[in-house]
Amino acid sequence: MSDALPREEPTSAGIKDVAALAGVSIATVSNALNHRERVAAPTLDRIDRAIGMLGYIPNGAARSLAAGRTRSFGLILSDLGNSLFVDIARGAERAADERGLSVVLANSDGKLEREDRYVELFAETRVRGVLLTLNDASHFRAIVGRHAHGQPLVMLNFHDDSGRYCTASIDNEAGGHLATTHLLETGRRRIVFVGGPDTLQPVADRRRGFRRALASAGLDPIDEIAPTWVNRADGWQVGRRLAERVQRGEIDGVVAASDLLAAGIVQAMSEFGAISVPDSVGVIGYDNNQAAWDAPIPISTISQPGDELGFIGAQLLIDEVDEPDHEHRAIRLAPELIVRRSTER
Amino acid sequence: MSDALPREEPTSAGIKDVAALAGVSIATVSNALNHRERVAAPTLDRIDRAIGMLGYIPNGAARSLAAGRTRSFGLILSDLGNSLFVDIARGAERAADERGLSVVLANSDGKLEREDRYVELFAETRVRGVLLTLNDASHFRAIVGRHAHGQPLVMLNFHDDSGRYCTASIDNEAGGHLATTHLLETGRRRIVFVGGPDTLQPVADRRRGFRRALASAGLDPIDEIAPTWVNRADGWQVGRRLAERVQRGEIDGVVAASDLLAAGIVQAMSEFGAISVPDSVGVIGYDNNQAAWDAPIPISTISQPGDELGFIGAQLLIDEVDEPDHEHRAIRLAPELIVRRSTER
DNA sequence: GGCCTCGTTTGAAGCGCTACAACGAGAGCG
DNA sequence: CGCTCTCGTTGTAGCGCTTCAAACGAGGCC
Repeated sequence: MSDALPREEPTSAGIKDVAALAGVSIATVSNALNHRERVAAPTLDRIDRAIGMLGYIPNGAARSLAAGRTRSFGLILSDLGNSLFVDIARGAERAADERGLSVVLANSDGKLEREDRYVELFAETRVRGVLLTLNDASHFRAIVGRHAHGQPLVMLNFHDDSGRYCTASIDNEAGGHLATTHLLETGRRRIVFVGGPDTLQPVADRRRGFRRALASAGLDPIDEIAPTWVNRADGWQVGRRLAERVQRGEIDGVVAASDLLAAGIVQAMSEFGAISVPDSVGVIGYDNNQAAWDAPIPISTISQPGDELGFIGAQLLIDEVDEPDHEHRAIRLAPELIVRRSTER
Repeated sequence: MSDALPREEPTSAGIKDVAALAGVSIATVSNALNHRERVAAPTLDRIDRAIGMLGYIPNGAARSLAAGRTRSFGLILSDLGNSLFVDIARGAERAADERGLSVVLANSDGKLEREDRYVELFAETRVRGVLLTLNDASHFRAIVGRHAHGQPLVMLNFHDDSGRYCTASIDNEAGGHLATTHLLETGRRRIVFVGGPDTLQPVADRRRGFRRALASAGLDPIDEIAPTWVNRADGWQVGRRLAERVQRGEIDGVVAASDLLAAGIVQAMSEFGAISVPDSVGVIGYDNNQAAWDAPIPISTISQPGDELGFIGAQLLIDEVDEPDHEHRAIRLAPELIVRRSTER
C-alpha cells in the first residue's frame, strides 16, 4: 500500500482524528468511507490522505453496531479433512467476494455440540447469515428445533424440501445411480453397495440411487454392506470379506460410498485374494478425493462440485438476506462421473 | 437447551427488554452476563429466566464496542488441504476454549494477497490478536513491513529469532536430521534429499538438518533435488529420474520434504524400475499425512505436533495480549519419527 | 434582485452494551 | 445509638461509528 508516509498513532486513530486532520466533519469521513459518490473529489482526496497518514483502520464493531449489520457471514464446516468442504469454503468465499462480503469459517468436526455452539456464536456476532454443512439428519432436526429464526440459515450438503430453509446439496441419489449405471454399462451384473450408516443423508441417498439403477436394469442388489464408518480401514475390512465372494464369482462390481472406502476395498482385494481390479471386479468410489486418483490402481469415482455448492449456497443466503419476499429453495447440483482404471473393461 | 418456553420477539430482544422483564436495571443484567458473582442469587435467577423467555442473544458488536475488545482471535491458515493446519486449528481452538475465547478461521491458500487481506480484516474486527501460519520467508517480510503493530501477531510454522514477533514452529532442521539419521541407522549410505524451493522455510530447514546428519556421519550428500513444488506429481517426476540411479546402485536412500513427494517417488520407483521399496531404497517422507499411511507401501515419516503448535501459538498470543511486559519468544517444538514399511530393513 | 435548486457538508441522535462511580440498606462494632 | 462497612444495585457516560434531517453556499432562472 502506502510506502513511507509518517505513520502516527500506533495505538489506533479514530474517525475523529481523520476528520480533524482532513479539516472536515466526521460525518463527511464516514461518507467518504461508505458513500464515496456523495463526497466532492477534492475533499475525498484530503480524507484519503489523512487516512493514509494516520494508518486509520475503521472499528468493525462500531461500524456494525451503528449500521445494524455486519459485512460477513459464517460458514460452519463439518470436516476440514475432506477436500469437498475445503472446496465449499472456496466457492462461498468467491460468492462473498463478489459482493464485498467476507466469510468467517468455523470447524464443527461434524459434532452437534460444536455446530450448535458456532450457530450461536455467529448469532451473537450478528453475521448476515450462516451457512451450515451437515451430514446427519438428526443434527438437522436438533438444530432446526433450537434455531431462533432470527438469522438466515442455509444448509449445505443436505437437502430438505419442507421449505423451512434453503438447502443446497449435491444430488447423491443421482450420484449413486450414475456410479451403478457405469458399472452396469461396463458389463457388471453382480453388484454390491458398501456404505456407512444410513443416518448420514448422503450415504442413504447414494444407496437409494444404487437400488434404483439396479431395479431399472431388472437386477436385484446382491447385497448391501454398511460398515460403521466410511474410511479406508473400514473399506479394508469389507474388502477382506468380499474377496472370497469375488473369487467365487458371486460379485463383479462394488459401489462404495466414499473413495477411502473404495481404496481400502481395492487394497484388501489384491492383498487377500490376488484379485485383479478391474478385471475380476469393478470398484467405484465417491468424492473424487485425492486418495482416489493417487491410489496404485486409480479409482473411478463420482466428483462433487463443492466449489459450486459453496458458491450457490452463499448466493441463496445473500438472497435470503436481501430479498424481502424470499422463498426458500432446495437446490440440487449434479455430480459427475470420472472414469479411471478401477472400472475399466 | 430450554425446550418449549414461549419465545417472544423473534426479531431480537435487547438487554433493555430483559431488564424490564426481570424487573431490574440494565446494569444488573449486564453484570449477570459478565460478572455473575456480583449479582445476588435470586436476582440472577430472575434474569436468567427472562433471558430464556425472550430468547435474548447479546449483540456482539455492541459488547466489543463497549468493552473495547472482542472475545476472539483470528487464525489464518495457509493450506486447509494439509492436515497439519487442521491440527493447528484444533490446538488453537483448545487453547481459546480454556479462556472462553473463540477462534475465527480464514483460509489464505498460502497467497500473500489473501494473507494480507485477512490480517487487515482481522484488524478491523479488532480481534484480540492474529495467528498467522506462514511458509514463505518473503511473505513474512512483506507482512511485517506492512503490519501496523497495533495488534498482536504470532507467526506459526515459521520461526524468526529477531524478537520482533512471537513465533512458534516445529523444528524442521531437527526433523530433517531425524529422518536422515533414521536412514543412516538402517544402513543406507547413499542418500539424496528431495525438497521444494528453498524460499519455503520449512523445506530449507529440513535440508539443513539433512546435511548436518550426513556430515556428522562423515558422508557427503549424493545430491539434492528441488522440484518446483512438493506434491505427489512432482514426486512422481523425480522418482522417475531417480529410479535409474537406484538400479545402478548409486542411491539407496531418499529423504523427501513431504509425504506426498515421498508417495509419488515410491510409486514411480515401482512403476518405472520395478524397484523394491524398502529393499533397494529406503524412502522417508514428512508430515505424517494420511497419504503416508494410506499408501500401498506405508511410508515412514516425520510427524509434526500440529495440535500442540496451535495450542502454544494461541497461548503466546494470549500472553502477548494480557502481559504488559511481554517478551517475544520463538518456540520450537520437536518433531517425531514414525517408522513404517518404506524404510524397513 | 429574489427565489429555487442542487450538490455538499454537518450536527446530533442513536446503535446495544459495559464500566464506573455512587447509592441505599442492613450488618457489625464500639 | 451512631458510625462505618459491605453487598447489591443502579444511573449514566461513553465506546466509534452511521444516518438523516437540516444547513449551507453557489449558481441558475425568471
